[in-house]
Amino acid sequence: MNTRKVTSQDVARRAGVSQSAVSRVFTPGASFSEKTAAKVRKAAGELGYRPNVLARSLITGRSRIIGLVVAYLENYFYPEALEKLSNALQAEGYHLLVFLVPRTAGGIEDTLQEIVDYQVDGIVLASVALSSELATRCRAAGIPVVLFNRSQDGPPLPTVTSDNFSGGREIARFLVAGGHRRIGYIAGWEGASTQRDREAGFRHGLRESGLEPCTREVGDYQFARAREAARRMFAGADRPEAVFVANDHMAFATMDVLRFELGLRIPHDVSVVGFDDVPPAAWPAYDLTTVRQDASAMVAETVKMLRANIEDPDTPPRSVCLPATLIPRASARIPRGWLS
Amino acid sequence: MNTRKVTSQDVARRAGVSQSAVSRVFTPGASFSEKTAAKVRKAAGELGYRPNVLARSLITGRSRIIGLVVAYLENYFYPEALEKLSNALQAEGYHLLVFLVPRTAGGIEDTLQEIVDYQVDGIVLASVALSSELATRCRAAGIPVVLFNRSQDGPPLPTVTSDNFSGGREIARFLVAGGHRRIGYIAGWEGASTQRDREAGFRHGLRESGLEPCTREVGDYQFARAREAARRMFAGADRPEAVFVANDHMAFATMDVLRFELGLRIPHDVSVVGFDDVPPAAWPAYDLTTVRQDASAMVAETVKMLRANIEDPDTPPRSVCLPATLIPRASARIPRGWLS
DNA sequence: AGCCTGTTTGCATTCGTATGCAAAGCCGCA
DNA sequence: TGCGGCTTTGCATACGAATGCAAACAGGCT
Repeated sequence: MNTRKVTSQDVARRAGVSQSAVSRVFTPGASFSEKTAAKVRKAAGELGYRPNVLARSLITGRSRIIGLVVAYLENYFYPEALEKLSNALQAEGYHLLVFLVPRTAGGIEDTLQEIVDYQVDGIVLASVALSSELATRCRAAGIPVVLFNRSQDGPPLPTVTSDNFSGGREIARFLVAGGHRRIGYIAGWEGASTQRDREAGFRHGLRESGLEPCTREVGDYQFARAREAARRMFAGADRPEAVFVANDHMAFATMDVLRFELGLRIPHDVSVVGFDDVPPAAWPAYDLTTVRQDASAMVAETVKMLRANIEDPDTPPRSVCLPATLIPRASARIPRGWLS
Repeated sequence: MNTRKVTSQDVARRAGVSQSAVSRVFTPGASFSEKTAAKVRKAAGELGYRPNVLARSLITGRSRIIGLVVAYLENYFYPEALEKLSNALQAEGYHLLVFLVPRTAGGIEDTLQEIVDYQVDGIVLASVALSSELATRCRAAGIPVVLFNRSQDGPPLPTVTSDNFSGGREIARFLVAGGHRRIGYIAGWEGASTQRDREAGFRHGLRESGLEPCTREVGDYQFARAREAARRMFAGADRPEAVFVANDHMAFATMDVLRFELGLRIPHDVSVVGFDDVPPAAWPAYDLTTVRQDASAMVAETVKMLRANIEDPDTPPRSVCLPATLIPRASARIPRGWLS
């Protein structure tokens, strides 16, 4: 178009000062007199000048961009987290460059490389695993990485999760206290730490009462597969009296199968419990008993870690595990005295 | 960290060629011999060199970043669209910088300015209105803007919508053919073109049979407000026999109120129709009759427009309006012979 | 007025890469 | 061998802003 880009040079010329002066006026913490500032601001306003973020990044080495890698938005926990993360970062002057990757192992490699190419100031990996080799490479490149809702063995990385183990255990106790004995489990994707921890906590909780899951199917955190898993689990006559489904998204699928395909009443015939407390869990159609992951707190911690690691790359990696609280609703029998 | 950034200079030195040569090897369409390419690639591999996208952008004037402005992700149509858009753009080597703005008028101003500061190659405004003054300014800055799921008066802008008018009309015809006469409407946010067009089409369809909405409430496209709207609408004894809710998200809230607060049966007592066909609409708990917006097609068109406008800024703005098809499900009485 | 201190300012350089230009290299053909 | 034409290469510069350095300036004090 005709309107060429307006640079700090143009402003400088018009204001009768040097380019440095212009730069300084737009650089927080720089030294300049109010007099030149006025001239510069006036000229900038008239020309519609705004500093070129890219050029600035090139020299400062900070892009004020955070890369977000997320596997899928199908599970509504992630849109929610994305929204909150974006807002929190915007408040600090950062912005999110979003990368969606298939959860297959190979994809991450290339994607992460692309992110690094953008000179991002930090990376948030949501629900995505990272080979330790890659983690090391990021560390070497000086780019802070925070794992969100996913922990991982190997080299210590900054990690934010909620307490999936305790959450799972609480669910077990809740169901047992409700009088259930034959309790099934529908697992998420086996590669996920959330799946592993939730199941471990759940089994631990059952074991406290000398129980274990009477049946187990895998839903891979996918709606369609969860539906199939539920069908398999409840096909036989000796179906469980209760089921813990590893996340809400799959729990909805399960409830639909139970009610609309098998004609079972919830919680009269079967108690169902999920995990996450995404918004639809509170909708009356499901009214799902679940464990709340405090997305806001998780995001806040994530941002805090990012900031710490950006300011000082040698900040030792912390692992934050936020409390996860059980929210009793109508999809599972509520033990007598539980609410007191 | 110790590992300093590795530049094209470093590679050049190691490969025994000039910096230009290195640059050329990494620039598609540049001229170089296979011999130097080999040397460069080898050196680059050994050093782990990758071109700095920001520096490249500074000189080429293209950042390969697309700014996405979206008001909220609460309505699951948007996460879906975001996911598809990101994937489609990634396939073309672009990436999404996400900006969430409150739908209030003021926010956009600043946000858009921030986006422009990032030297994005294009902007997608999803469900967000744009003052014509701003539109002009973007045009002047040479940044293509595409409106996604939102049309607008004033200066012509590239726009992708689905046929909200026809969709609304089809819903009216469907409900009338189903024998309903007392039909209500729960509106979305009045500032939205989708709201306006859906209602206009709906009214048009009713008028064909000499009808008009017997009652109207506003839900502002928000879950909580839709719930209140539904309560108001169905409080009296002369409640409507059917209701068109301006999007699925609000329709879920409405169905919950009807079933769980008022004890009404759907569709026996009330037919409910939504708009969008987000995934939960197909879940048996709702099984919502709705009009499908083809998100994939909308995204494909959006990308096509962006590309065209990036390549040639003088491409005249097109307005694409994709067909929206009614999906009859169980939440509304299906007229005899409708499915044939 | 003279001196010292502290603040502003401009100059010049830097970030990492792309690219116009001209010199150099290559190839085939006479 | 010499020449025309095409490809490859390096040099130098540009992109737009930030910043170290030293010069210029302002202000306070004696």
